[in-house]
Amino acid sequence: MSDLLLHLPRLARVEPDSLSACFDGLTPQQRAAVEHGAGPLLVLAGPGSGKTRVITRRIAARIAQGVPAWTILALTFSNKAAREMRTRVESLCGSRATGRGGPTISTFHAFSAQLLRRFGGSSLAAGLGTAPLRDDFSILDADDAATALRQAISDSGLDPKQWRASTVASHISRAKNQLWIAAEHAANASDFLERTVAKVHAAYERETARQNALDFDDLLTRCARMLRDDVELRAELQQRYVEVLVDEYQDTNHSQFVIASLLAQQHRNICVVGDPDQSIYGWRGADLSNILEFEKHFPRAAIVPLGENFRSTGHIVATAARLILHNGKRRHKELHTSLGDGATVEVVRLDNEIAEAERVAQTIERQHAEGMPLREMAVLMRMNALTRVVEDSLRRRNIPCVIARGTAFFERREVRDALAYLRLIANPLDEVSLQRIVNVPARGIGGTTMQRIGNAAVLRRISLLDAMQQARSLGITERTAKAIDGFVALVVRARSELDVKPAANLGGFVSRVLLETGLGRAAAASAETEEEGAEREANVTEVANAAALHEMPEGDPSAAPPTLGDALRSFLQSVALVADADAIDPEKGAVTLMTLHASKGLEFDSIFIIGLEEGLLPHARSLGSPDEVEEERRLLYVGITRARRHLLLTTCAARTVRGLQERTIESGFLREIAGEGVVSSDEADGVGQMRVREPSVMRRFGSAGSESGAAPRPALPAAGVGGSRQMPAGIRVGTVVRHAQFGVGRITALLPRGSMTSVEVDFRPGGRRTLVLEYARLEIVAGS
DNA sequence: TTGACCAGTGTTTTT
DNA sequence: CACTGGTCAA
Repeated sequence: MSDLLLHLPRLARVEPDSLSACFDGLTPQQRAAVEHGAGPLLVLAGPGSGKTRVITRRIAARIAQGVPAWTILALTFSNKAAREMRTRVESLCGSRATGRGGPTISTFHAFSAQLLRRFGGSSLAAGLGTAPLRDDFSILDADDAATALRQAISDSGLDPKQWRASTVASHISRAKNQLWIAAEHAANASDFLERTVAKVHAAYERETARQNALDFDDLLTRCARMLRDDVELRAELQQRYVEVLVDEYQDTNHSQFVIASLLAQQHRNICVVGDPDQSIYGWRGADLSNILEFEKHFPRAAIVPLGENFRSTGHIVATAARLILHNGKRRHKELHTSLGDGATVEVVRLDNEIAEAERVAQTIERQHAEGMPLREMAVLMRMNALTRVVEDSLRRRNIPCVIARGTAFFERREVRDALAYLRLIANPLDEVSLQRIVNVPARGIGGTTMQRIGNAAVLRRISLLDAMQQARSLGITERTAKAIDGFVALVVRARSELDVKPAANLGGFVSRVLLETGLGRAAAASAETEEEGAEREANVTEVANAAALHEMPEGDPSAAPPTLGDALRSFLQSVALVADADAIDPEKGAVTLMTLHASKGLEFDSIFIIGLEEGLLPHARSLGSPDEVEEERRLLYVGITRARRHLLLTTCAARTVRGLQERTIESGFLREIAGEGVVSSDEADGVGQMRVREPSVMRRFGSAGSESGAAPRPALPAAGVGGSRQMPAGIRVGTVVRHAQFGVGRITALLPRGSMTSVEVDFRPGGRRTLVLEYARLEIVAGS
């Protein structure tokens, strides 16, 4: 199944029942980790050091030592990682690891959702402190959550222009990660901004509670709170989980830390595996100190470093090591490999993204002709948006490629509409879904009507769907009322089947419901071309197919057989929790295109990383803070270490941004990796650069002068660093500047910082911030 | 109520 | 550029 399996032929020889087989072929360090008995264990696993192997062998070893399989809990981040781990444990342990008697191997989110469904109904702690959670809650994806949040913002009487949903969302997310509910958020808010956000948080909380819906953060936060506050339940689960293992521990956030550590508290057998240098989810709340301070959290923990890299050849390992040395927040590991130097790492500079894509495609073609399978090659990039050009180049050469975007299908409008119907049927309080599809396909129930019904619902304290049933008493025309009746009847009828039919009917049920909605035909009709229409219709059908194929997770053996409703909820949950990385299937004979984030945990013979430019990698959004730049560096580190034998990095002299070609500045990271085993070449000839726009004024601040246009290409050593630089005119203490994110503020200090300059700016509502002048894109509002 | 058109806007990464 | 939210006329 998995690509990793293909490269571990030794696994096949393992005797399922013998403990010693679990140690077969391990290095002494790996063996130490697998062998470790009771007590906390931290495995610091460098890239390619056999991390997955250690964790799966360890599970197998514990089972062989007599720990009952069902008392083992392994938590991962992606479904794919969970699936892979399960497969490997099963192949090691055979029947003892399968089915309901086997270990629990799940993602944090799915595990939390499971616990909340099972126990949230009887545990006050799972709710908001007043009412328990219902077990038929919906899971809001990021988009739905944003919709609900926008609603909450306007409900709070705030100007949606000034309070952007994305900004507010990240503040609320941070609060939830502290395990705060809105009331606690408000109690802990110390400034105007946070107090306002807390108000929105409260409105959002009310709104989602009314709709019986949880967002991604809620799943973790509520689960952590339930475990923290419900003493009885906690004791029961602590009793059950004798061994807790966490994969990719460097990416756990506070909620996840609380969940894992509370569950492991009684038996104290917690084994975490991770690499601080590969932490790339800080923006999502990942807390590096979880892994950096593991021994503080779990005194007397054993620590096993795995530094030997079995994946990549020498120059690749050395390049990665050189890069990561520039980070401050880390735990140093000596990386080494015994695979020999291998091929040199190539760095190529091209004119623009088209030349870049062509260069990559050409190299892929050549390597393929030399015998490398396409599935052994991957192109990595900072943003999904960069895939398009590469895709075009590959297509033109008839090189098949797959884009690792597992969520892409579920982002299609018609698919989301179909799922909204199903979610409404599963949870009639789900107004985000109701509003979404009440008039899709158009049936004459417009905004005014829904507004009126909404008001009535609030007034009469009933749900929107119930209010719709009373449409005639609201002075709604007969014609519209008929349409409403039809819609409500559809939902109610479908819903009546949920408790009476068995789970096995899911596929037929979904297909019938979707047919009845007329969604497929409507989606087809709204398309511009015939093909597009057919595709949309097929997508709707595909939802039914997916439902038919859905497998329920192993349930409690003592519980009643699952109903259609159980199956529907389970299906919707699995659909809500898919990830991009889940779509990666290396069995296909195709080149994989994906983001650097999605590449974590994978490996390929040949890796291409494109777009090594300032503003892209490191990404512009990270440049204000040194911590975030370190994370960008780790991101590149992750990318580099995916490669087994070949690595090509590309950078462009110009790149099209928002439809305009802009001059770029080579990524500073390229300078950091320069050294033995890295060969750079400049293949930019300047020809494709006719329409190049000079970098914008804001970006030009501080970078070595290219204003004159005299130097159409910056010298190869990265610009933006080194060279003489003057302060942009007018920047001094007292200058009033505007920042895209923080607004208007006054400069309070200028500090030299290495080759750059830090400015301290006092933003009135946002407080005081230190920004890197060269990167902050400050706009001068007024002099001192 | 609908659909068409416009203007503005924002741009990372994802469970 | 691509997308969304909003506005306006039929």
